[in-house]
Amino acid sequence: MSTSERLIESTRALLWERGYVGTSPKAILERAGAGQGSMYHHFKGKPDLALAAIRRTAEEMRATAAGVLDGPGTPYERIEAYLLRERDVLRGCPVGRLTMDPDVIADDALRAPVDETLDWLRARLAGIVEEGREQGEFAPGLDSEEIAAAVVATVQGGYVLARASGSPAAFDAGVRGLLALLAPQDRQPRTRP
Amino acid sequence: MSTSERLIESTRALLWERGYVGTSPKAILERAGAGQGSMYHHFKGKPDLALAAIRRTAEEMRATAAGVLDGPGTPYERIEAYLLRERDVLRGCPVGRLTMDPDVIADDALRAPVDETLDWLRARLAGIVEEGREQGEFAPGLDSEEIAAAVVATVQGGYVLARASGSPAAFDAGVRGLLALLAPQDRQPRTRP
DNA sequence: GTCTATATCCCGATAGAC
DNA sequence: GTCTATCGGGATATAGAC
Repeated sequence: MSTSERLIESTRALLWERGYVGTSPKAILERAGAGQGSMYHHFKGKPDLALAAIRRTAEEMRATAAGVLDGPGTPYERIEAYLLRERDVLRGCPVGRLTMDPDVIADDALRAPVDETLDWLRARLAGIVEEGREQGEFAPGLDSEEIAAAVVATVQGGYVLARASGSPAAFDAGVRGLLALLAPQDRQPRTRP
Repeated sequence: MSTSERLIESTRALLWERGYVGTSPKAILERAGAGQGSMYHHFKGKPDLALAAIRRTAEEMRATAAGVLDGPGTPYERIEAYLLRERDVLRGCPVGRLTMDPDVIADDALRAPVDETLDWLRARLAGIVEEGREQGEFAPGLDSEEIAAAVVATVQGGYVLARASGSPAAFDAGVRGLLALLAPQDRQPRTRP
């Protein structure tokens, strides 16, 4: 793995763990096993390296979500699969957590990949809800965009509840609550595998 | 206003804006118009001052939520009022945002007020859902605890979506989606006042 | 490309005068 | 109670040798 790669991967891990404000170049270099010179040779500085790391994390999250959402099953089943998929709940969302970083929100370049990723996810879910509405799996009165926003918000907020309590249970509870509300009348939602 | 009060209020504002890791004693002192000595006279250090600030913010949030949840109306209407109440959406939740602060989560004393507040809110909402179930406003098959968790998660996650996009619209969309799912069959959810 | 040395400023805390 | 002075260390970046 190249030095530049190691720097990006170290930054991704630290951004997830400690956020942008809490991540120092020194910590990145130590984790990557590199010296100061390497970092400033490959990147313009902390924001530039962080941008590379955030872009990659965003891409990865998108690919993971797409893997589940493009899978088999009815619209409800695909949303259920997305909500119940394995997650390292207590670590939080590596993309969503960046919205609580003032220096990320203040910098349009850093915020853009975060915004685009969550927006893509919302739009993809809205499409699936719309499908389900047309097929009669969901009530025709529902607004697909609003339901999609509620789904993404429940996941992001679930991380907050889990981290506050120090246990993934609250995340699971929120997700099950949403699934129960969303479930077609003739169906009992599954519990987590 | 006493110096000690000004220190706590300055810390509250900065914790909300920049989080624990992003808030320095120096910034607190400047905003409070105090010198170093004052802070270390009244408080043992940064964590001690932060604890006082977090406790007060937690109390305040609890009081605000109670004001709405104890209000008039059917259970659905009270939950609706809570979800649609005026919020400074783009600033995020002053309590929930602390869960993304690694140094807060790592310190049980700092995490406790955060956990207790969100847990209190969840329990209070669960009681209201339970009421609604008994009165037939909500489906008897619903789990009150799970619905309550979904409600709190939608709010917390709504802040994430809003801050990512730089607009409160996504928060409102998520909340409306949840209300549509929760609404008794014979009822159209209101839009935000 | 990568290293070490250095620069400047800020962090969190302590000491001690007033 | 409040102030300024000072501390050791870290944050972020630059310089320049190899």
